[in-house]
Amino acid sequence: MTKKLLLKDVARLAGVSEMTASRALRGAPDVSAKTKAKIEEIARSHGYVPNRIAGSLSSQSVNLVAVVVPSLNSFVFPEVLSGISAVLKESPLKPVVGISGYDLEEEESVIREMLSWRPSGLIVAGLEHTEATRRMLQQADCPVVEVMDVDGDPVRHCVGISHLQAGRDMAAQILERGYRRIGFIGTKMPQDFRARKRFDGFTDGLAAQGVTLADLEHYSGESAIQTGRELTEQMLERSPDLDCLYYSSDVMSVGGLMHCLAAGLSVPDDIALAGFNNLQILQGLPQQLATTDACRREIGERAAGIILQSRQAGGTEGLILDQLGPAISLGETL
Amino acid sequence: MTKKLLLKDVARLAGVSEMTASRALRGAPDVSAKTKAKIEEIARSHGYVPNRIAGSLSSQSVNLVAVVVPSLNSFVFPEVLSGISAVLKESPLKPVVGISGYDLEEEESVIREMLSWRPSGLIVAGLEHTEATRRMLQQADCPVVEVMDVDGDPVRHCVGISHLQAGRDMAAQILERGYRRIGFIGTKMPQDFRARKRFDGFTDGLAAQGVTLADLEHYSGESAIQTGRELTEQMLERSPDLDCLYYSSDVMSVGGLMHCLAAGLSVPDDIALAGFNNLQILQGLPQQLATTDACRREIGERAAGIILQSRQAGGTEGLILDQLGPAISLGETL
DNA sequence: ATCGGTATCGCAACCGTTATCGATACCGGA
DNA sequence: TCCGGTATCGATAACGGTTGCGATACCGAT
Repeated sequence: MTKKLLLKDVARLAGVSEMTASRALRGAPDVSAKTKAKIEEIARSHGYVPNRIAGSLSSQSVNLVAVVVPSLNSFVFPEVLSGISAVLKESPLKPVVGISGYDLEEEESVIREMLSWRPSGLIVAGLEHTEATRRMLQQADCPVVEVMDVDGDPVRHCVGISHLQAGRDMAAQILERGYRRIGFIGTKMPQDFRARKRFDGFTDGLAAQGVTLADLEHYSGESAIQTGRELTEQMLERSPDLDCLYYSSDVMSVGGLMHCLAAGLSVPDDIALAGFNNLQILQGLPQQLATTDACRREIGERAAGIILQSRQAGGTEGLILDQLGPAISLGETL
Repeated sequence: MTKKLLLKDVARLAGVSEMTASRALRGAPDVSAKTKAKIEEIARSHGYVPNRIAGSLSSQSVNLVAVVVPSLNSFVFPEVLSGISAVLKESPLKPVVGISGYDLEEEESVIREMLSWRPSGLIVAGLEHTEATRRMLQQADCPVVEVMDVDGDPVRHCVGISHLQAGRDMAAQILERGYRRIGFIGTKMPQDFRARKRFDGFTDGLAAQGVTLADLEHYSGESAIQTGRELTEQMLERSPDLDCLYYSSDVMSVGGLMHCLAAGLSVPDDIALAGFNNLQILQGLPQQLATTDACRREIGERAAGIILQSRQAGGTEGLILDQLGPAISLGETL
């Protein structure tokens, strides 16, 4: 591990000033093709890695977009990220991910950490934050986009779907198909606000037609097929007359389907199932499960697009509220 | 969005020098409790967010650990990340993720980008890199850990399992159970070296007992249940006499199981199935699929541990090669 | 009252790069 | 030959903090 190689060393080796070396390596103008080639050659052969900390401090610009999501295990946010990455790929910006763990305090600290790097943009999942977080988002001197959800009061830009509406729509579909003895299985992670909104929308939609939830089960921790299977078994045991189950996540509804398979229950004749997210794992299962597409990738793409455009536009644009229309797919289980 | 708030502003408002404010906000010594409280109060109420770019440049230290993985969609790396995060949580370090997309050129550029931020450590998946990448890893003045795989020539530290051995072991298990007409379904992503090593180890293990692969199928793109199901169907159609299938990933073997279910095939009587990774999605399925645990979380934990300890130790430690023993679980499908 | 020691604070230099602006070299046209 | 204009390059001052060390205030002990 040789001594740290600095720009000044590259410059000296090339017989030019630091400025010329800097310009050459950044592809800035005002450098002749010949000297540029020479500098690049020297930098490459010596393995020079520019110090972006110094560079960013000097240029007052950081080509990073902070992305804060609750988790990467849940199958859902990686796809939002894909959308973001795909759009940013055509720009000098790069996404940097922070994990809040479904915890608003942790989110605050992650966002503070992110903003302390002065990114070119911030994308954060959800509309619910601590007061301090909201202040930070308001004062941040970079575009801020809250994603996934539109049911609330965005600080700046917002791209997402209405989870309340998604819940209501699913309730309507379920009722329309004649189901009346309906159970709900969902996360009780106190801070998964979107799951809660779907629940509220769902019960609301049922109530609109005079139906109340026949049974209800909450679980904590991350969603898992196994959990879905176990809770489904338990619920059907104590409420054998249920004719439909709505889950807060596809991962759970898959578990439900697995239980029905094992128990010899016919879906949807004995029991109908519906989840949420339209995850890829639904493809290839014995039956196509009913679900609502959460537009994850598109949300990521649009959020990144907003960052890019408000960068060009100087940032004095009006607020953008981009509500996508989630599509229910009934599959074969409703 | 008020004017950018700088440390000097906080200092002025508190009636102290920049230095005292800096110390107070960092929790450094030599500040009285009273002035510290005052400074913190002012910083908080005004929403001051320190500029870590400036801070890092000045202090010559960045509390970030770069983590470079091929993908976040594949269910496998998020768990490595969890392990890393859990261990780093007890330190000032924070993980930053970069995605290489199973592409060595992209990996080189991502690592260059990462190193340009002068992180306190670098964790990268895999032992195969471009020459330029290897040079960068050698010259990096921070601990470097290559993870997931030990079959190769690590640049510095290394934590992982032997995928060659994992393949051989599974071959031995399969043969021991009497299967002889064996098919393999795996990714052909040219740069998924670990999947390739498992394949090599597997065929090697078969060959050791005079058995050759009866059929073989490669797919491109990310693994998916649906893909596993389709390829299984195709393969069983053209090679109906197969008695066992080995997949390069659990995601694929789940698809295989789904096909068998649909086709009315009994597992493992008609056909045995085995995958790799021991993913969580295996829990709760109709049958417990055979697999090999890839020790993902533990790999992450140990890698982070190496970063932490070689930070304390001054970095002049010897190289660490940490080979974990992956455990085969036979489940009910072998 | 004087002194030594400690707790608390501030000044100046510096971290490695880039923006700004000025300097120089070189070119074709008059 | 001289000139204006362009291409190329370099010296200097930031960027916003932190390190290192020196300065001051305050304390009890002598």
